Amino acid sequence: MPSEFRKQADARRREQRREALLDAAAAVFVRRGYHGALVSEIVSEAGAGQGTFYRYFRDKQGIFEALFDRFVASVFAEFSEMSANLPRNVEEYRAASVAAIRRIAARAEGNRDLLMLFVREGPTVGEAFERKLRGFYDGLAALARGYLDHAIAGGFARPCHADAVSQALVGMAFWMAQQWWHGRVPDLTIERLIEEMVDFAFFGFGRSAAGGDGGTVR
Amino acid sequence: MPSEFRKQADARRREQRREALLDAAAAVFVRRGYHGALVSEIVSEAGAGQGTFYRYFRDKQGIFEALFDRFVASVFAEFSEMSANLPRNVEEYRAASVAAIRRIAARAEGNRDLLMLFVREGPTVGEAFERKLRGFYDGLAALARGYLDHAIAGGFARPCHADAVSQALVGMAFWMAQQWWHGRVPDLTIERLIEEMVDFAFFGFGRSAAGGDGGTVR
Amino acid sequence: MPSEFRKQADARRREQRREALLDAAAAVFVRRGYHGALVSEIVSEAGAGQGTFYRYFRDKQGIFEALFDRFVASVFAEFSEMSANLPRNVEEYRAASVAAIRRIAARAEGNRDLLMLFVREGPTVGEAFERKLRGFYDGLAALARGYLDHAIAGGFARPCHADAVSQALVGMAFWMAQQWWHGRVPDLTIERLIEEMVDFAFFGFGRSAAGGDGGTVR
Amino acid sequence: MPSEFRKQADARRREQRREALLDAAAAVFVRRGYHGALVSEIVSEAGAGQGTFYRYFRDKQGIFEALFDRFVASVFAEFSEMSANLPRNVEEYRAASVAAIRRIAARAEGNRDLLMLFVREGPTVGEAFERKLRGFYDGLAALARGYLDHAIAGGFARPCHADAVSQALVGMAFWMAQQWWHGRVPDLTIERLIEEMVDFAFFGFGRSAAGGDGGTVR
DNA sequence: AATGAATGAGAATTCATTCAT
DNA sequence: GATGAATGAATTCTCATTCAT
Repeated sequence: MPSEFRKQADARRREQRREALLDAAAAVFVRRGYHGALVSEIVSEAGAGQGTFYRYFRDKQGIFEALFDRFVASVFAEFSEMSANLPRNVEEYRAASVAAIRRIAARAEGNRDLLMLFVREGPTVGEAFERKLRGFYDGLAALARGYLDHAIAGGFARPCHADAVSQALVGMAFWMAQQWWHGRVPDLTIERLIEEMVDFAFFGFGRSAAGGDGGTVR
Repeated sequence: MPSEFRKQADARRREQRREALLDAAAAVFVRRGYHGALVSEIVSEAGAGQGTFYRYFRDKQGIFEALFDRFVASVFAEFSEMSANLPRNVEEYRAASVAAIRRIAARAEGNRDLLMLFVREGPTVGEAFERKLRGFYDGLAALARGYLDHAIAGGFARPCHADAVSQALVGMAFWMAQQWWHGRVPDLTIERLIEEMVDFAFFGFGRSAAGGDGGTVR
Repeated sequence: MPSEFRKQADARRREQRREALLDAAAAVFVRRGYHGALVSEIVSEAGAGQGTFYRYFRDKQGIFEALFDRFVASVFAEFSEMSANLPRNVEEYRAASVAAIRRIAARAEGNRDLLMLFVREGPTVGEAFERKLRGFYDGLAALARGYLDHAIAGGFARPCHADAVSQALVGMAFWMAQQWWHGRVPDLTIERLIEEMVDFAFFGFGRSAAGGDGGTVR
Repeated sequence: MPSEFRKQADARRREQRREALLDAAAAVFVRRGYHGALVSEIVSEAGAGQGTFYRYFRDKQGIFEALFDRFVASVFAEFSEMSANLPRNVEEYRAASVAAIRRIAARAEGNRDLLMLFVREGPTVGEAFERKLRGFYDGLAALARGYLDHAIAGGFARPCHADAVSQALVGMAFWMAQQWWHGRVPDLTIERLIEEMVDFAFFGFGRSAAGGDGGTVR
């Protein structure tokens, strides 16, 4: 029977192995896409034997899901770090939003390949994964909705259908992130793009004929 | 030397074959996804031989692209049908938008599976296809931008960064279409969802402290 | 659409292919046993591609069963050829049995490897195959029982439990065939062995104390 | 230097381990067959580690052989227990045979799964094992032959080819045991089946036309 | 001595594409 | 031109055995 010490060392080694496999998988998935990725490539990248893979993950989809879980956990961990100084008026709200999104964008930068991987390939991996992915989006929408509800309650947001609008915001964010990362918005800096999008979200593109627009606070 | 008549009959038959293969491919791709679809299933659904497939399309990706081309052509044909009565003020603009999007949504209903297929699986099919897909999105964004530019020029839209905003609008539209089709917005009718989104796009969710909001023109 | 002629040629070719695969499988199974046989070896022996195998048989067990079916069909075909001159008394009966079994043994000689294969490996191939095998044995037992019933009815066989005795006869036959083929009965010719066994089956090894034994009619 | 006491304790522990592995192997082999059995399943059933297995047995075939050896030893131990009151005439001989076989059958009941395992799967395990198995059958045949020789010498058995007949008896016994255990002789009790078989072995199924048959001494 | 994590050779199977008819 | 049989490269996954602790 193995000693307590041995058990701990084993557990540590095991965790390291698992992490190494996940890291290798991340690299390979990003490089080849989910469908093009080979288990054999993952293990060789991780410096492990073929059989070892199957001691840690059921199959390719298994490691993809595990990778996603790790990713989601880190994302929400970052969000929870963000101070939630709730704004008192629309200007504060806008400023806080811009600041928050900039921070998110900066953090996301390091994970951008992974994020794009999940957004792009996730829906084709399988029904089970799709549900997981949808759960992630829902989580983000719920976060957005929390802010929106607060603003509506405070009177500095329009009493819109907060659920639908939150979802639209999340969609817009992912969409524009992709556009940006693909270099489809070449004449704006990321900071300006964020401002532009926040203004759009806050004030829309419309202007009452009168001209007293609510937009472009610059 | 075949007669002119014979030649035409052959060409017609060929065209029908091709269409049959495309229709079968559409059904199979929708059912199984791009990666799960089998050429053998497509040809058997089209009532053709395995080898025949390769007389009409280079390979699996080839028929997927051809399917997409046919789809895009039909989409833009529908758009071009739409009368382009340019609006004169923001209320007209909003009303025209709602009406247009409702029309689009109604038409899209019949193609929704195909549309979703391209949106979901397109990015994983290959680099070449991704470019095609991006071209499609760009085309739609350009359409949106045309309207937006007109409105800005006419003074009833905020002078925003029309390019980025157009892209955001397209993204929002596809996102919400997916959400809707997946039943993620259960407490709204499609008509109300469209109004809600148009209002969001026109006026944002913000409200100047003053209260003279620009929103909910209902 | 293919011509009638083409169809027939295809069917013929197909049949040849199938036979070639079965022959190759027989050789490989005999050489390596069921569990040691590789599909890859079968196809290479048949001069076919790996994928071709799976056009003709579901898997290794599939071709094993097909081989068995072909074998059983040929065995019963041989039996049906045998004239069924029913004997009139115990001497005729014994003589006819010896003659029949010699004929069977001679014929079996060419299939002996295959027969042994099925007897030895059959029970380990899978439940489905075991049922098939049992069916074969039952068929043989039924044949034996037919003769036995006739003899009992004619008064020149003991009114024994014909069912159990028939099974025992079949078992004895397979057992001794194996022994013989493994060279475990070295001091008898096959003809003598058959006589010995027939005598044993007819008269047992017992001898009433009186001495008027029923055995050794030689 | 370990004490004598310690050495003995170690040896005892080792022996227990080995027995536990053998017991586990028996269960797994019976459940899954030789080829379907996994070493991992055996060790987990024995509550041992994977590596431990190889400290006790060379490989999977090794434990199978060891299991067989243990089995054979116990079988012959049982036989040696049986009192060998040699019969004086054919009636005594028959009665003694029935009694002996009944006793054997009763004892075999507890080992029937294991016995069937060896009979069925043994021939597919490997040449080495097959020889072992044949040795077992030979041993039984030799036992049978001893009785038979005695009877022939005493004048109450026909002077048949004792070697071949003994083998046939063993084959018949195993065959009918399998038939019985598979429920293929549903209309007889085990006792009746044994009598039926013994009568068959003693007197055959034949009957001289005269009618003074030697059979059915009931 | 015991353990169980790691290994990798090996086998089955699939399916896009080719090609003889 | 149409066909569908043939192909084999490619990939996954298993499991007996080894080995570091």
